[in-house]
Amino acid sequence: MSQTSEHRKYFNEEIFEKDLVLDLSSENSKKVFNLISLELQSSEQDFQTGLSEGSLEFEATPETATRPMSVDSGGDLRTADPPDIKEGIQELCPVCGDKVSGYHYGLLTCESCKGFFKRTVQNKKVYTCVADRSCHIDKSQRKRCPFCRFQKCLEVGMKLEAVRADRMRGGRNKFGPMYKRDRARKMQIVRERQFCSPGETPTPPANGVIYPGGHQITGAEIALTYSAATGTFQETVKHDIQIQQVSSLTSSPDSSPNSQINTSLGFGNLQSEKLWTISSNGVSIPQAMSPKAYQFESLLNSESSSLNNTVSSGKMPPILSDLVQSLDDKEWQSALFGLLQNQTYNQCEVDLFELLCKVLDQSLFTQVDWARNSAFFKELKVDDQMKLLQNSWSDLLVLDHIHQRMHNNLPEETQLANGQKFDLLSLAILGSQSLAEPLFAVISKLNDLRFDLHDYVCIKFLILLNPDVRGIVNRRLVSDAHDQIRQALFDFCVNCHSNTVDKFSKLLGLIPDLRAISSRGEDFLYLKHLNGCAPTQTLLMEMLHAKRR
DNA sequence: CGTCAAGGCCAG
DNA sequence: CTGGCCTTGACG
Repeated sequence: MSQTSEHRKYFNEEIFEKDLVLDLSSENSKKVFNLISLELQSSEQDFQTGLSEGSLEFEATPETATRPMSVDSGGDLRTADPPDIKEGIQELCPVCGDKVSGYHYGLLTCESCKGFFKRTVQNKKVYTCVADRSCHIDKSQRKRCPFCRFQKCLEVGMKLEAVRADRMRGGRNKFGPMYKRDRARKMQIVRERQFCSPGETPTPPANGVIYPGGHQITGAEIALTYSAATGTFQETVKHDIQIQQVSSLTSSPDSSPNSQINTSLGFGNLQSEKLWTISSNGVSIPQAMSPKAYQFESLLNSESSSLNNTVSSGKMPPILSDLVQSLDDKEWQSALFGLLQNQTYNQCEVDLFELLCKVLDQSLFTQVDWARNSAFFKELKVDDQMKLLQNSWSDLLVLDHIHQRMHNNLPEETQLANGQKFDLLSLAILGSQSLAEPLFAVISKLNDLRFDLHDYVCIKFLILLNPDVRGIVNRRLVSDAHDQIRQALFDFCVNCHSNTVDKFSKLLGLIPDLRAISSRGEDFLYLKHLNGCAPTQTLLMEMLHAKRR
């Protein structure tokens, strides 16, 4: 049981404080807890370094802001084009912030990080970190901790497979076309920016406006993955396959089944499209700005927020307002767009399916976080909580998306920081395009039923607090809670939606439809996982496995 | 034939 | 070990 205490850190010490005496028996549970615990620790660090990086980089390099460096087709950086043309393309090395010297191993980096990455991979170097594997890497300190430097190289997307095993010199590799596209994209962004806002100067980010949601797993995810891999890294350098696995965590242009989720489904209303776009396009993100420091205008700041929508004045069951309180759509958005931004900043082309998995993974963390603070659920012991979440996570992910689409104008797609388009619908259908139609069918029915925020939160709790889940110890509590919410929803439907015929039973009748979608989505994800397309070591994969046991 | 990302070299 | 500069060679 000595393991147990450690594994339960997140749930017990930080979140599930009331359940300190409880035991975790299954290996699976331990893994989940372990993951969450690690993620949380790292995300805090990430958050802090993000803060300092953002301000430090921006202030420390004033000359680069006025005299940008060319990384474009000019080739020779020392004879850069006039600033007015290249403005906006100037970039800093995503690893250390030094001047970029060109594309190296997958992205724009400085000469020294290029050399460092090459030496590390070629010579199969294994480093150790004397601190806690979270050293800050910048130009002046990059030599201090090669472990963290290499970790950051992988984290930002440098590609192991671009280092040649045969050491052949010259020539071109498979990344050539990708570099070309990336350059074109950057030029396009610059052109659009100049066209849209001539003379407008980028405003530096307000310090500290980062991740209001808190749960960033970006750096942490890689750190976690990599640290999990470090034990085997000495092995990996002997086996190419394992190296590929490490690299696939960042992005691998070839293995990407982009077509699957890259379907463009057109635009929603133009204004919301604009608001939800997080690219530097038009909004202009300062070049020296950390990927972690950004702001986007949230629709929820406007009156269109579903939280501000009040339904007809009937007698509202008091429990409903409590449940609605537990929602935090702003955090949901912040986490989503923060991750999308951060995963594609300074990147060439990312694998959209991998990105999808990362977003889903993060959504799961947010979901756990929501659940552990919510009524009824928080009274349960850890084991029961886990069983409930393992049973309902995918239903909840799908439901949340439906809610965001219906009540918060979540658009069809969003432009990423690197210019790629990300299909937000793919999140709702867990990546499987074949589920789009059934999803729209459910949404259509919900529209007919005038599905509102209160219905949503009730359904959400009803799905989570499912008394039929096997192995629940405190079934009484779950069952009572379920009944209470069911009753509240019934009262609400009768009192506040009396003109929508039979709303209550029709709403409940849609839960199986939802289940069907999420279940097929899970199968799809599992299949992709078996094919090696999905990032490993994630809570998402852990959940997928949990159900199949 | 120029470009530019690979690998190589070597002073510090 | 680091990192600035050099050489190489497929590709357009």
